[in-house]
Amino acid sequence: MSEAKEPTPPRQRRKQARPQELLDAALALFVEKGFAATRSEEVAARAGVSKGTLYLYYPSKEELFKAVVRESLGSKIAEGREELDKHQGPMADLLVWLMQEWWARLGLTPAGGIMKIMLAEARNFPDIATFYVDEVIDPSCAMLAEVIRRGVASGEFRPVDPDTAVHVLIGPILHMVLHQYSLGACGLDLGPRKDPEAVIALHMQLLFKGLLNRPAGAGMMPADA
Amino acid sequence: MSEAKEPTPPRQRRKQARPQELLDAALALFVEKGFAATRSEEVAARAGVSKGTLYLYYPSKEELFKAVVRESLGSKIAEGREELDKHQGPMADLLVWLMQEWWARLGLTPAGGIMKIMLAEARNFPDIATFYVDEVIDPSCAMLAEVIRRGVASGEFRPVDPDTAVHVLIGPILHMVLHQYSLGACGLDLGPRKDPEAVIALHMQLLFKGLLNRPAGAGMMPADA
Amino acid sequence: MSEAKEPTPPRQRRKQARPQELLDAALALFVEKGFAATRSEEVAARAGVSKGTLYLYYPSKEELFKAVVRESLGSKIAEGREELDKHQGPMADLLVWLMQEWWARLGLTPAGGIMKIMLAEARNFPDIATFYVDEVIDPSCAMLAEVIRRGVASGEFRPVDPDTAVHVLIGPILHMVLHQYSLGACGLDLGPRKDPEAVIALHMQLLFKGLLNRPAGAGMMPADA
Amino acid sequence: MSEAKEPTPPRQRRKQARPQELLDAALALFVEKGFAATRSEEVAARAGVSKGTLYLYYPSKEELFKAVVRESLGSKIAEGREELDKHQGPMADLLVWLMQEWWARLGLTPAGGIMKIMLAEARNFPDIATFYVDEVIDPSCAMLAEVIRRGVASGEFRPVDPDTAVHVLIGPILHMVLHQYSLGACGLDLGPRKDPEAVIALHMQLLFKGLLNRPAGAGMMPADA
DNA sequence: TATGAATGAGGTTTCATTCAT
DNA sequence: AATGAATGAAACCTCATTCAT
Repeated sequence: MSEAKEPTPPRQRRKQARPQELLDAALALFVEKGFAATRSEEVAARAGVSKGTLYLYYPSKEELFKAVVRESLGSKIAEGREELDKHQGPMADLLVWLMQEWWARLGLTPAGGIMKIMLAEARNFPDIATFYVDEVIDPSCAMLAEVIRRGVASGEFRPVDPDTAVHVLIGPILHMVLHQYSLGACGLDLGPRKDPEAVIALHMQLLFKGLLNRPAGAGMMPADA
Repeated sequence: MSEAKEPTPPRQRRKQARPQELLDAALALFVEKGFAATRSEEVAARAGVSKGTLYLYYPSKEELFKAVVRESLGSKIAEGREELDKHQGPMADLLVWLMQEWWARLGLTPAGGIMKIMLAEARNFPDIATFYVDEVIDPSCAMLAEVIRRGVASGEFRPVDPDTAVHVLIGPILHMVLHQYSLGACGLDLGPRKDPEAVIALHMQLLFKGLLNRPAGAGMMPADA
Repeated sequence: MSEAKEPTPPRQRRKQARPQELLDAALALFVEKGFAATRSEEVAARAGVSKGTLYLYYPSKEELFKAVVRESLGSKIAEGREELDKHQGPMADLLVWLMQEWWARLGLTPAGGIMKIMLAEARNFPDIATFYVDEVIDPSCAMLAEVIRRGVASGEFRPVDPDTAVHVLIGPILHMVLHQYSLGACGLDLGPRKDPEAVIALHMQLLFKGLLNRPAGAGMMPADA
Repeated sequence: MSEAKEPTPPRQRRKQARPQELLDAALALFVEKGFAATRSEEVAARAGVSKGTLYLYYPSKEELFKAVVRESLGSKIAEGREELDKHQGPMADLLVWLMQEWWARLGLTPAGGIMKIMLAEARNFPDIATFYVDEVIDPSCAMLAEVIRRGVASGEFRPVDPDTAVHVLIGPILHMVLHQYSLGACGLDLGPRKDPEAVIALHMQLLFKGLLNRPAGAGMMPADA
């Protein structure tokens, strides 16, 4: 235990790093080209190993895909939860922070590509889809719903159904993230106003203040369910 | 014998119906499995013809895909535009109508599945992506932006940037549509509150009235652009 | 019998002309692209009929090919034979006339393309090859051999084996003809001196006068078989 | 155990031999059946490998064909050139040697079959045709023309145009070679006198001595260019 | 453990041929 | 007799996977 000085020989280190290197390579390629269009040899090459080596670590392309998704989704949820628990002050502030944080994590890192893959491949990999819903979507939604629930309880928010509101909340974020990894990657932008962060900021603004000039402009509302 | 007026022999009638039958089959399969995972023979079989017949009408799988996209999305935009031009009354009403209409057209018909495919395949088919942006996304966004612009001009809406607001508007709709054709198709719902129409209704409600109980809320808003 | 005035209705005339039109179209295409690369639909189109009609006249592409070859080779030989029988004067004059005549018939009309097809496809159609040898090559060679035999008999020519000499005679002609329909058709010429008729003229000249300045320059000859 | 020096493991040795084995198999089949009628799987089978392995070495059937042409003909030209440069004595001797050598190389080895293929496929593969003209035909003709030019310059030969004479020279050789791989391969001979070498010998004899008994023959020659 | 040569099932596409009209 | 829509066998080529080294 006190042998902390032996820096593990490079060969050993490579061997231990292999799975991660392969997963990184696979993630990048799956995000870029999709599952079917990614050739396993390409993944191996990008990870700096040969085709055969890939199969020493993952028994098939399908298993590799599952491993990529599982590995990329692990436990990024907990932090938000902690933030929620220790948060003081208006829930609105927390929501703004969460949205910005999500964009930073999903829109600006390859991890967001996972979401695109999931949507594209869910029907071909139902068990992965279930895993994704259980591990990512449900916890995320639950946390956001909790934020809203507290806001409603404290009177900060109007009385809305938290589970429904969650989807209004995340819609624009997902829109930005998914665009980022599909059309956006083709050099196609979202029109004149292409800054996702501005969209998110406006999303928050509208969410809280509403779009109407006269907030009490009722009557024209859709069924006030 | 006196039926000499029989207008089109059945063979002829099939020939005219074939393209649509093939497009329908292709749309269903592309949406279900994605572009690459759909075999052309499968499309033909689903349309009730043989492999060769498919190639009589579309010279390649890729061209078939393009035709599906054009057929499914090419014309649906102009109608919304007309609605905008003839609309009288608050823009808010028009927005509500448009959102509900979109959901009915994209969420409840296979055409919406195109969006999922585009998401997955855009990078592999840049020319289709461009077509999609030019024919679908840009006109849609332009129309919504116009609605908002008019609302702002008339004083109905607060002064927001229309092009940015558009993405806030469509985010939740896209979220619902994409979910519908990916995770939703695996039997996975959106959590306790699974009715997309409720989400859209709430989206409208929040958009207009805001989430906060006191509309003139605090100064904690993000950059008040 | 005295109805010679009825000019056969056009429909009827077309029907009778069909086989020949199809053979002409097929000949042109087989010469241009070879047997395998010629599609039967193309032949039909070039003949101005539909694919199905082709099969009313020829039961398969292979039979069409055979018919083309048979039809193109028929009896072009007899004339030379007549010329031989009525010829007076030196055989050398007759040889020159024959060579020029062959070039005119094979090098300047599509019929020469047959030769290219035969060489290319002989091994895939052995029975056609036999037919070709029997109907074309053997009679042609026999006629030329007879010319030489008479020249030798009369003392005009040196005592050579006529059957062997024939191949020396026709070699350059075939070379020109085949080139015409293969490399020549790609725009590739035979080098600086591209006039086939000049080659044939020189061939005759060398044949009669020899290349050496001193005709008796013996000693260096190959085995004087 | 002491055999640690084994230089190349069998797997490695195969890998190095593969390209040649595949080229040999391809050459044989292309010559026998032509380009289009040869299936790539057949080539692989003849080389003792599977379909996929063929594509490991050559990316397409067309590239395989090109490689066969290059391999079979690409290098054989330079040698003749050397022979020309070091040759002493009459050019006639050199011509005889060259003709015999060509027959030995083209008529008695499968390489000659390439000419038949080129004949058949030149128009379908213009780039190969160009390659063939540049690498094979032009150098060969240039070399022969040089032989004749020197013979003319030294007074050994009569004053003929070298570039034209070349085609007279090679005509009979090509005739023999092409026959060998087409009609000849069907068991059809060239008539009573079937020995190609005799034809070539006579070709040389006639070329030098002429066919006429009196070399200073009549004035019936074609244009005495 | 790592390699990369080899495999062969499976995909897209072509085209000779058939047959209902 | 003529058409041309439809067929499906077969060709080319790819690529996930295996395995001898």
